[in-house]
Amino acid sequence: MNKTTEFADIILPLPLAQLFTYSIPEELKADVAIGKRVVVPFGSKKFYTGIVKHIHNIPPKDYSTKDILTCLDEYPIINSFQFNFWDWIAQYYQSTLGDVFKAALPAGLKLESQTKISANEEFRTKEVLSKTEEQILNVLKHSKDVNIATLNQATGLKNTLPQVKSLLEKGAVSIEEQIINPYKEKKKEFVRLASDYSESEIGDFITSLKRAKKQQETLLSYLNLSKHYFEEIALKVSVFELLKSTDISRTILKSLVEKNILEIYQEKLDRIDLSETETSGLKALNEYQETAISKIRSDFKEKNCVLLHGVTSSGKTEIYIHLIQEQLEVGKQVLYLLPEIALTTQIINRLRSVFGNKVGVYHSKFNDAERVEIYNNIHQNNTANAYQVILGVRSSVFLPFQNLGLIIVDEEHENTYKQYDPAPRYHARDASIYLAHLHQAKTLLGTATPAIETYYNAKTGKYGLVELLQRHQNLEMPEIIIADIKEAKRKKQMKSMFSPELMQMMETCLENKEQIILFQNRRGYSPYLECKSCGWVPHCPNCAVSLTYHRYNNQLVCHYCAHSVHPPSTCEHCGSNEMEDKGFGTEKIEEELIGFFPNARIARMDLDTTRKKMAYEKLIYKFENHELDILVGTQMVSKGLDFDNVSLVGILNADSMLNYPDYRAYERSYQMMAQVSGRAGRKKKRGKVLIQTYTPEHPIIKNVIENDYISMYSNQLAERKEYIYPPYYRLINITLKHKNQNLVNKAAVVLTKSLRKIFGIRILGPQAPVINRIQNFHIVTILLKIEKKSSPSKAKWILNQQANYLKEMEAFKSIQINFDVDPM
DNA sequence: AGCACGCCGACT
DNA sequence: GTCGGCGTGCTC
Repeated sequence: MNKTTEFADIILPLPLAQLFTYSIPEELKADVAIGKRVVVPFGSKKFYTGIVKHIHNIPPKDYSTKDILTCLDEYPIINSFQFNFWDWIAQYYQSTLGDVFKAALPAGLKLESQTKISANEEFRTKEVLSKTEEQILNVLKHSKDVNIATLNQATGLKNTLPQVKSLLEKGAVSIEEQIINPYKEKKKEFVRLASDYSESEIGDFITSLKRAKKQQETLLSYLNLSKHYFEEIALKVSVFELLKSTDISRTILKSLVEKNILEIYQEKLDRIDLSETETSGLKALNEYQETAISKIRSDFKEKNCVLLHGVTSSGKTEIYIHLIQEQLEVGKQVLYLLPEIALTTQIINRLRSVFGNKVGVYHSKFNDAERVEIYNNIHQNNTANAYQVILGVRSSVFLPFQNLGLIIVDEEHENTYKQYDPAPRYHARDASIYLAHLHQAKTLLGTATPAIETYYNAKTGKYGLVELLQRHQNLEMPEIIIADIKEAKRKKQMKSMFSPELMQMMETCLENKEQIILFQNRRGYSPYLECKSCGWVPHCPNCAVSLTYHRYNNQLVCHYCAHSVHPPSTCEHCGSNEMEDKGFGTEKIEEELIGFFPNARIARMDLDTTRKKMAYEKLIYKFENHELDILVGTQMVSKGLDFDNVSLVGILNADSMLNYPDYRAYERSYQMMAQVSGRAGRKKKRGKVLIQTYTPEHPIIKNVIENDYISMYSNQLAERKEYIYPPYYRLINITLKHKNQNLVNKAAVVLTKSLRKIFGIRILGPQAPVINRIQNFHIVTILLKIEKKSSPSKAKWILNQQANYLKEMEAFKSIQINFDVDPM
């Protein structure tokens, strides 16, 4: 290997802006390469998995380098598209490469802190070991799952790393085994004939086995199970199935294998069994879909991104499928993005029915082993069973594509595409457009209710715009009815949170054996408890929010930090024992419904009832099969589900969405109501939507009734322009955090002042957000609004510079500052 | 991030 | 006199 390649710059999974330079030891020079994972020591007792970003021969001036310990990969697992994409994400969303690395790889491909060390059993002492080394080996031989910390404890030494390292060099221990193979592929064993025997040959085998009755029986049983004589291609027979059918032991099967009659082979087991699915080909498009698809094709000739604005049930999915097919024909990969909650078996099965095992699914409820499997599969790309179509959520933009032709972002308006909590705070839709650009691929955004920004981009010609406003099979849009709950309350007609109109309509539906969906954008039982006499409300001790009451486990829970306590029976403030629950969460609605309709089959769908892996699918399945009459849920119920028998959708409180203090509240309320309404009325008859509200005259409610996206859009656009918001301006939210409230406030004032000197009126704040304390950290925000046409990177550079100035001040150095670019 | 180092209060 | 609280600084 080249003598000059001595150093490697490594990305470590840390929120630090720089790369770390390590030296490449002689014996690893042939292995270490850009894009491979390596294990490096960091600090005095930690190991990290890092990614090699550069290799060079420039020795660092200010420090001496440590050696790379091992190289984990035979081939690079990060390709150059990904490196470019990572750089863009880190730059645009103001995060470190380490954070991007953490977000991009499934945990099974990373290794943090707790590196396991194990003794090599084959190791025989050739060299002299020091006393401590012997001691360490001894510990390792007698216990499992040992990491540096436990070693230190067991040996009583402060730091065993140098000894471990030297043992590693001598080959006495290994640390990489568990890293390379942290998971096992799910495999299943099958049996087949060892070669393509003719019928007479098989007959010979059977006669030759007449002294080995059990073996003969087994062979016959195999022929029977595989329908060898009846089917063109023998059916698959699993070892398990065969052994069970004859009640024989494995050894008998083994002797047949040894005689070269049968053989055992393994096949990777997919999460969803494909053996039964027959690929059914494409469905023909109707005339509207045809027009839309040819417009999409022609727009793609000039533009890299096209918005498909298609009303609910207009058959967007079929259009996607046709476009995917075209890409597969030219050998390109396709990424199909969906928001987390919309990724249902319905869609998966539809895609699988057309593209079979070319479809891979990437989802947060998959365990890590499954994610690693998918990652590796995409990575091998050209092999026969590599996925060509990936159906996935936000994080699938980080998969190792090398040949993307098209990215579809379905339900592009969904705010779950924006990552908030750990950095990088990226938006998968926007990132997709950049990713597509890297691959010289196209992006198709699809939705019934485009985000204002997206529609603006389409209207101004930045994106192509294709409208599909005809529901398929000429289904009618649902009839929307408003219930004025202010009026009903005044007249004392409300039954708990149900208006007389809603009650009456629900009764009719249940009589007609039709299904109902009720929507309430609030989980839990009731939003808060309140003391009847003094008005005291229990709050979270760590966050500035009231605690939500969950009845099923009788707990008060903080939805921000998950703090939970038993509800107090008496008021902590005045000692009164009358604590009253206020407001309605999905849980309480469910309970009250059971009271009103004891014969109806009712279920609830929210975060709490869908935590388990298949819980969501089970609920959907039950509802589809009409094992349920009423489904109560949060926004989960509005996502891309197609049910045939839903004749009524009830929105219990439209105002809670409308009154949310955010510039996007109206837009989001419209989207939510329009999407939920889209669930009503399928196939047979026109559905009904009932919206309960205190403000029936609200313009957004009017837009929803008239199904008038365009006027909602133009009203909102005018407001955005007037109040300086996207799409005319770009927003960057600056958050300051500290345990000391006084200190953050002061810091925010100082930072605001210095920023205002540069940006003038474009700086808003400082402002305490609605929830100004989370996990005992006080939070203050500053908002920067910059003109769309000005350079965002320059603004970001200034922000960084000013934030660093602030941190250089003695008093403020422990303030945490972070940026959220294009916040939601 | 996470870990060591270091400097102050309540305990044998 | 020490144990351990968290505030600060460094990691190639």
